[in-house]
Amino acid sequence: MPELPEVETVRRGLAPVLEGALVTRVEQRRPDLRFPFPADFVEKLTGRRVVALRRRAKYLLAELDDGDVLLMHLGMSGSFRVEQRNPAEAVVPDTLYYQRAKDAAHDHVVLHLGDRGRIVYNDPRRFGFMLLVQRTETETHPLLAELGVEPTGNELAADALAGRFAGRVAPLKAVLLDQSVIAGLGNIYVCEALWRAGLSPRRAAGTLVRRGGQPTARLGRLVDAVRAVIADAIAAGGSSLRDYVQADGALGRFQHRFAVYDREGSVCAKPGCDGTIRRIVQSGRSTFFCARCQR
DNA sequence: ATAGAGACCTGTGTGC
DNA sequence: TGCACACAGGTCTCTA
Repeated sequence: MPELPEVETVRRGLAPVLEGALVTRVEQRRPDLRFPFPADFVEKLTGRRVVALRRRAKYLLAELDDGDVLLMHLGMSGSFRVEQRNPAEAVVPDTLYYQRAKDAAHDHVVLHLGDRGRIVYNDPRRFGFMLLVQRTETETHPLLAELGVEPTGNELAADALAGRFAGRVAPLKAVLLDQSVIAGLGNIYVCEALWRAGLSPRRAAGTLVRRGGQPTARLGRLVDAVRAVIADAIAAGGSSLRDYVQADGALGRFQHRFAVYDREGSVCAKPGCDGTIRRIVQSGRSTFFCARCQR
């Protein structure tokens, strides 16, 4: 489901409810998601206060007051929803929380937060997961240690990327999906960034680096495009396709601004280009691009 | 080391 | 209507 802009939108939606909240009760409704839950998951979480909610790549990290971190990933179909108590009543009956039985079928974890209500993790495909790690491990944990630079802020730069692109014959599409190069891009935003940069998803990544190891102008354009598309998508609250919604139930808006993703057959939106958006498959995943203006 | 295929799961849309 | 099949915001593991 979610790429970096969606995860960041989720973080912003959950932070006001979660930060400072006491976890009064935990419902873990099945033994596993993508991974088994730790045996002491409920026990270690119950009674803890959440100090901060951070994001790294597509991971959410809830820092707890005892030095543990609740590490969460939404996989393809994970989402959170916030269910706050009705301020007009002391307690909202449970029946009002679940107006659609279909939703509740994939509610796997419920964190009760006392007077703040509760947050519910729903994930039909169960590719997401929750783990507890020590805060001191967050840099070295196998899932986090190899992550590349964030495409937000100033960290992402052509000079730094050149070393990771040099010599690679893999197509740009594959290298941009590699989380150890840039952390947080997924299928949508890779397609959109390559369109904005005017680069073919099939071009070998190494062709964006000079023999001396210096970045080419094309790599500079790609870096600008990645940063811009991620910033635009975060500003729009992410993209809502099938099941992604923000924590308060609102839809993201960036899907209305896709230039290529899921737009096979439509005319390229680039001024002066009359190409047609095509769909191809690269390493098992759909790529959308304009073969006329993306070279 | 690196590139690609398969695996994990459920839901939805399409064509017959 | 039922059924088979393709496909979906991810990423780990295995194979060449």
